[in-house]
Amino acid sequence: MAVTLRDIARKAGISTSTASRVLNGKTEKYRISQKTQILVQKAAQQLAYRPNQLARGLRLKKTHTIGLVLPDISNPFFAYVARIIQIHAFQAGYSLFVCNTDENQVTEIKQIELLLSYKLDGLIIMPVGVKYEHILRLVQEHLPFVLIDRSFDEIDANSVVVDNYSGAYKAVEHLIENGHHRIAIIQGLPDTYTNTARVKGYRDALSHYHIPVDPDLIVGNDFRQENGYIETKLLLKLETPPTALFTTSDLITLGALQAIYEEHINVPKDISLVAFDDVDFAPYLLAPLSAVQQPKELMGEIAVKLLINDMRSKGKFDKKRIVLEPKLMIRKSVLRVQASQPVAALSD
Amino acid sequence: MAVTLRDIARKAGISTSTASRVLNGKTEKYRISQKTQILVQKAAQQLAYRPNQLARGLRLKKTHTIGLVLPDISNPFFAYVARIIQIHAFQAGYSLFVCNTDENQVTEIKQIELLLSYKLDGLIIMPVGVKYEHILRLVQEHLPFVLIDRSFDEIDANSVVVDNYSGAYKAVEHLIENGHHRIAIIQGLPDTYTNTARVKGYRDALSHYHIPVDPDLIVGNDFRQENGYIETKLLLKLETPPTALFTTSDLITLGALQAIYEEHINVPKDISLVAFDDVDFAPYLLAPLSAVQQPKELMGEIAVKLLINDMRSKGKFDKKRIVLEPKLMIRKSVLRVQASQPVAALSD
DNA sequence: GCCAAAAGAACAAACGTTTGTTCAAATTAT
DNA sequence: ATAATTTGAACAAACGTTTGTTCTTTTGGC
Repeated sequence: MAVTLRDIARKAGISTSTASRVLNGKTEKYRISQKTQILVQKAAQQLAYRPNQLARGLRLKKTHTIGLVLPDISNPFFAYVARIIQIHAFQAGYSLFVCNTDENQVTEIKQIELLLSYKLDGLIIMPVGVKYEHILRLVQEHLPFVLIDRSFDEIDANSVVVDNYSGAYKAVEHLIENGHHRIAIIQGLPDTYTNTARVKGYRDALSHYHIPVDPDLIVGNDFRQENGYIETKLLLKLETPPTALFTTSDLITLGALQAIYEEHINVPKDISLVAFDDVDFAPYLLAPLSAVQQPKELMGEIAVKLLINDMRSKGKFDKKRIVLEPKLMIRKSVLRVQASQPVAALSD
Repeated sequence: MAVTLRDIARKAGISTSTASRVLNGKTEKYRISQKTQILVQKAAQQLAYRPNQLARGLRLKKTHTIGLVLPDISNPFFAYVARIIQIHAFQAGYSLFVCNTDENQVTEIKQIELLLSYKLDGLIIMPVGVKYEHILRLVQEHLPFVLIDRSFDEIDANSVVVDNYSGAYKAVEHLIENGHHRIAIIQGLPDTYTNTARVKGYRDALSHYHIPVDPDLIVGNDFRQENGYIETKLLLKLETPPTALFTTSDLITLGALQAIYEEHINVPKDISLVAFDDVDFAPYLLAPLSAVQQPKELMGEIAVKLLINDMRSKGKFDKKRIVLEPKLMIRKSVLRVQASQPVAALSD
């Protein structure tokens, strides 16, 4: 059915090897005559030849394809990064295989397994959890890969992440500086790289300003919208509800907004809000949202660069761990509390 | 380097063919003894054997992989549909190859070409434009595919789309019923399936209520945020600006919001707004946004079902064209105009 | 104890490429 | 005119599977 090199060879009256060499620009090395060259080119064009990448990959052990493993493509943050990665990969001559893990460790392992069996040249991974045996396997197999958004301090791998600790710290500090003491955090999936650092940033900011950490105000268990919704509902029902809320992902923020909206609560009058992940629509919300902005473009671009370096150098380069600084965008979702003078930080 | 069937065969002391048959559950047909079976299984396990899908695909002419071609993965609408498709494809045992076309006809052709050379089993496509020769080629090559979100009336193919005409009509009618006459539309990429129908819905709604169509109020040229931003800026600068705005994509809406926000214009007091594509955050905007909601889950699910049917039946099934009805979500972004009684529709 | 039949596993070809090597023809040198 | 050299293209093997066919061994019947 499909047109093969054989068909071209037959049509041009030459052998498949010659056809292959012409089509791959190996004409000088193998001294192919002008005449044969145009003969082959014509035949290929007329038959609309399209090389079979399976056969090619099998023979060459190179597929010019990289895989992207991410937790949730419908999450705007991941989707955006995915697009950046796709663009840069494409520019570099690689196509991209995108896989969703649904924030599920088991699915992640399955998906990586799958990608491996397609013999991709490299992988960009946003790993789900706290386990990394399957990632270690990649190291053993010398498969180039880079971790993005989330990493593991324990393993020596290319990675590009944001300083989640610092971002969270800044966000909470901003709330404190505006006079807030009862600050709740809705965390994402516990034991993920990003979540751990964000929660730690939250705790440390409080501690630094000598505000006791109230365990009732640390809630939530995944990065999804439902989590934001439910936990906000519950927080608002507390006997003394928090005066400020720190949400740790864009979807959590969306869920929180939904709950706040339903309860007819006003931001920032009734509750102040700062989010991790600056979403496109943040400025246009009922209360334009103050948020920690991650350098998404940079992350994607660097990830591709690191991966390509790794693939080209066959692992000879040292692994690099890139940490990018997030930026707090201050808008109008934080109220300066009346008895305001900010709690002074004792000593430094 | 990688473990192959050969390695297993050697380790188990049998031939590769036998190993293959055991691993593929062909034991009864080829009468493999229990003893050999467990021998092979053990060897496979110990060596962490992972079949090479390239070789497999080459031999079997089946890759159990489908491709998704979409205009812009960072567009929330497409990203969401992509996720639904991924989930359903995965459930059905297919992995997914996602490609971005950047709303560019040439890139689209390239990407499809690429996917074809990887010998995928089927394709789900959101085509960019008005040309469809490259799609026709798929028909000729008997490659199962389904068009989603956008289709071509001229070709007989599986497709699942939304009734864009009706959605746009409803949206504009809603504005008219609230007393608006000067209604602007920011269109997407001209000559795309979706855009054409949406603009027609707009025009027909106006005509039906005997409101003249003002060409100055039909603006825009692609589905991106910048387009929404620029055109809104310009519309607001008109000597008599429109009292209402109909945006035809989620990103256009975002751009429009950005412009409106910058100009310190109030929605709906100064301008009413209705959008095509109901975004997650619509309810929580400064003015909770009235929007045309598309059944994204259904679209994705149906697309996968159609594709799987097509792949299973090898094109014996008739092609189906599924049209889904969108729903107008009415929130608070439309002002009832003071001298209000709605313009009556003459006759029916 | 011999032959036929059944059981179990190996052989070999094929999928579509690429590429080192060999082979034949044309060209040049002697 | 013959040998040496260059030019141009074909041959064949390999990548890792799957599968129809063949081959060997075991079993059972008489």
